[in-house]
Amino acid sequence: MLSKSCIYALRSIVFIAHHTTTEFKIGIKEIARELELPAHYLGKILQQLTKHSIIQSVKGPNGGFSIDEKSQKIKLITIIGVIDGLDFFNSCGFGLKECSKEHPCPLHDNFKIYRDGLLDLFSSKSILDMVSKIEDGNAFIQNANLYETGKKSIKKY
Amino acid sequence: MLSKSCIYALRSIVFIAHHTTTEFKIGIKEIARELELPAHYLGKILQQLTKHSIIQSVKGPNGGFSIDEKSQKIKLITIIGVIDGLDFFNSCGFGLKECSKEHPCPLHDNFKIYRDGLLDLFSSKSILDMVSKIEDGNAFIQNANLYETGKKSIKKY
DNA sequence: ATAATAAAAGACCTGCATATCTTTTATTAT
DNA sequence: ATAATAAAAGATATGCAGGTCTTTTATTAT
Ligand code: FES
Ligand code: FES
Repeated sequence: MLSKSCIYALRSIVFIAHHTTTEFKIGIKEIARELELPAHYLGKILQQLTKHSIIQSVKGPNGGFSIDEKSQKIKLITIIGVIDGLDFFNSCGFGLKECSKEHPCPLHDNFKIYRDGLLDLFSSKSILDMVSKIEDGNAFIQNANLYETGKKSIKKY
Repeated sequence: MLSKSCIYALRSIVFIAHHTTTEFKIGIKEIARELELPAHYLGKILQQLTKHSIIQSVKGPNGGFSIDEKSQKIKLITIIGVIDGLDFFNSCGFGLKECSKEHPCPLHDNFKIYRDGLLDLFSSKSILDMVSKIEDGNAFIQNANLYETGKKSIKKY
């Protein structure tokens, strides 16, 4: 539904928002390490976001990425639009050339509910909303450490 | 969410169910033509379904595909499982390695609702349910003819 | 038996998302 | 000025879903 690129973008932005101020930037290497993403590939994605002024970047020593107050209020749908485009949100889940009430596929009503629900979700949630959840300890943007306390994961040696 | 292969499978099965009896089979060519799908590619998909006994096939003259009464009661989720697998229905929409209540991503609760909703949908609807809708004229499995009455589509000449 | 038909099977091709590697450019510290 | 740093940019590679083409096998009608 969301492409990997898009998910990488969202997670990175949240990570940047969580870890930087206008003073202290964070580099691609560290973002990639912490989120376990391919660094160079991530670079391209962050480039796009920078071009669209969704994040800010500075080259050179002590350079890196940051995100300003204003951009933290950006809704997820904006980022999805930039990276993936928004076609998904009005296309037929059954593969018909177009989704319409007049010529619906057998699951149109059901699909539409979920599609619209997701659209609402992405349209209402901002970067900041996600950061807050993280800072409150109610959500995570990094993978769980599977070797930590070994709750549910099978340890392999 | 559903792969093209999977959508092709679902649409074809419904089409077969709608157009055949055990006596009269339908060939790949015709299915492909009517649904506007690549014939050879569709062949592979129908092969898989045949192997899994979801549809029946007969080679040679007057051969083709058909689907028996029993298989029409199969739920969509079964077909999705065969073609795409069911990983989607318990994976994290945000790209975390695993989806869990204990280590949730910022959109876990929201994603889970939609994911579970779709799972319920696919688990409850059968081929027959879809065929009924088609036969009642309440849904379509073929694309609308864009040059028909020219309601909403822009005609190009 | 023979020819025709249609699915099955296998080999191959294509395009695109994803990923890596290298070179360039901007910035900063010395 | 020089060297070090880090993003930007560009070129190239990889993997896989999707798609095509060819050959084989099973079935049927003659
Ligand atoms: S027609 Fe299929 S989702 Fe609307
Ligand atoms: S953890 Fe992301 S959807 Fe459950």
